Amino acid sequence: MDKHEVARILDEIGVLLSLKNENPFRIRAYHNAARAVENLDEDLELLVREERLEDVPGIGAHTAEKIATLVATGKLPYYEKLKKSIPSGLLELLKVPGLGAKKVQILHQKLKIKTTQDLIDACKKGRVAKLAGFGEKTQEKILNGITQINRYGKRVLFWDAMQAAKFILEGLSKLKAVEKVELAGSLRRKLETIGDLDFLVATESPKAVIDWFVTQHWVSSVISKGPSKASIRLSKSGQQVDLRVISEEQFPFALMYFTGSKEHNIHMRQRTLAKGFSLSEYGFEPTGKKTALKLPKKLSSEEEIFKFLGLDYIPPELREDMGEIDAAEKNKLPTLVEEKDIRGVFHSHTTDSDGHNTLEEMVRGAQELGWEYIGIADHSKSSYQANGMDEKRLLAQAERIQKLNRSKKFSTHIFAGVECDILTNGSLDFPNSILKELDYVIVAIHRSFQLDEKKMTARLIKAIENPYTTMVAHPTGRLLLRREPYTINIPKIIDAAIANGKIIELNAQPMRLDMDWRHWHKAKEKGLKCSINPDAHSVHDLQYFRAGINCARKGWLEKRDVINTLTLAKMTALLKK
DNA sequence: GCCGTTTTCGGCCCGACTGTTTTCAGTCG
Repeated sequence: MDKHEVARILDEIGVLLSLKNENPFRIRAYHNAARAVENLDEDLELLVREERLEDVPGIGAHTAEKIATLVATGKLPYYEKLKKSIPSGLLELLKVPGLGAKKVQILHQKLKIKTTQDLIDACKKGRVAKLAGFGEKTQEKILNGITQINRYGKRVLFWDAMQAAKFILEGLSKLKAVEKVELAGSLRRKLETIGDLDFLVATESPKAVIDWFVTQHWVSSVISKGPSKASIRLSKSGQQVDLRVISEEQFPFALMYFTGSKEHNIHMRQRTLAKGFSLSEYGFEPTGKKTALKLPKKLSSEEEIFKFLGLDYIPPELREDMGEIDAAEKNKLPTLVEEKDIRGVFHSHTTDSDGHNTLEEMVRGAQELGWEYIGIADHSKSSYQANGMDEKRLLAQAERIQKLNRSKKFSTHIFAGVECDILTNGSLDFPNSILKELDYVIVAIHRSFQLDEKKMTARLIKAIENPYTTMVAHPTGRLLLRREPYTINIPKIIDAAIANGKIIELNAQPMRLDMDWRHWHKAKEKGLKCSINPDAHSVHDLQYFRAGINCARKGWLEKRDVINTLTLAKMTALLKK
């Protein structure tokens, strides 16, 4: 059983316990443990075998034992028993907006409701409104909520969310009453997918700003509206947008709070309590306990808030409670890679396979971005669905590239490469006699996704071990919100890449962003190098490198970890090696 | 259930908004 499944079960245990009115902290412990497992960057089986699970923060003796049982046997009697004691439909009911554990329990106990259909029927008969603690409005909200579950609550790609966000941001900044406005939440943290859009405004006239916000033409419904915050739904996408308004003085505290992540905030607040203060979106409050710290009159930026707590400034991308607070205390935060550090990219397609622009158009696009080089990598012959090239076409393209380089028509140098299919048995689509003619080779899996983890891992490792392989493309093949990653042991792939001196790409296509940022921190510490590749199928797609930078930053990557920050001369030397 | 430069027991982040109440519980982030 892989870690994702283990994490899912731990989470479900937490939810099931909440339906049994369990101690909320015990429930949280299960969710925390689930998160700890999900974020492991070591092999779960290895941790179990070496009995090191309890070393992981958030996993204690009890949970460690349960995880070990799950990994060893694929089953957990405690979980099975718990599951049997609660009708499965109740878990579905929790997804209805406005329904939490308490209300679901009441519905189950008083009205014997077990399924969503039961609930719809009860609402229509007016039985829900008559329950203590419920009412007409709640009943109506539930009915509406059920019909909207499928439409709402869906995440969207960061890249797409940003389009809507820019529009709203622009509107807010134009308001007279608005002194400051910032993106917050997962948008500011640059998470690869976004649930709600969050905005924070500093103003002395909160009412004016909120009134404006809830009456715009792009608002389909107002979810809530109070003196300091409001939530609406966008008419086009059904996405939720939250706006929080605050005084300018409290702005940095609110920005910190509203940026999250939730886990990062909890950790920060615990840390603050240990120092004798409580922390909220409004500021610090002395708890009355003994403290060595003296609160300054004014803290006017996030930097100063971190500093007061003895921490270096933590960039929003890192605020995921994945070690950043400890690192900030020890002055060990990375200097994150930036867009301006990029000097070129690899993995770009042309009309020779499935790209929309010609070789020359792509090179011109790279030149306009100021890049010193671009690596072309069209598909290989087995990817016939993508018009993959055979040996003859590939070598002809490489020759055209060399000719173009010699002509000095462009200031951007072109590296000739290929996105070479990894066949089911792990061998490559071209013999080495062909591959050696190229500047670089990026190997990719495009078929036989259904192999089991062992076979898939061995397959990719075999490709990594080919002496002509330069880098690995999108190692899990995932398409965010559309296709699950194929099962593969990422820690083993990372070790194989390092052992063979190979690079793993961070595929910057907004739907891929693969290898996932959660693996990069540990991988770079082991010595793995990254290439941020746009997987561009048009000139426009070259822009995707920016999405790659976002995720590289979330993965703690610095300039030195990313090979395509190298100058042309250094890159040429690296590829020769 | 987890955890400890306060603690091995007794804490566990903090506040806004809604709908139901008539001071608050539940939900949400």
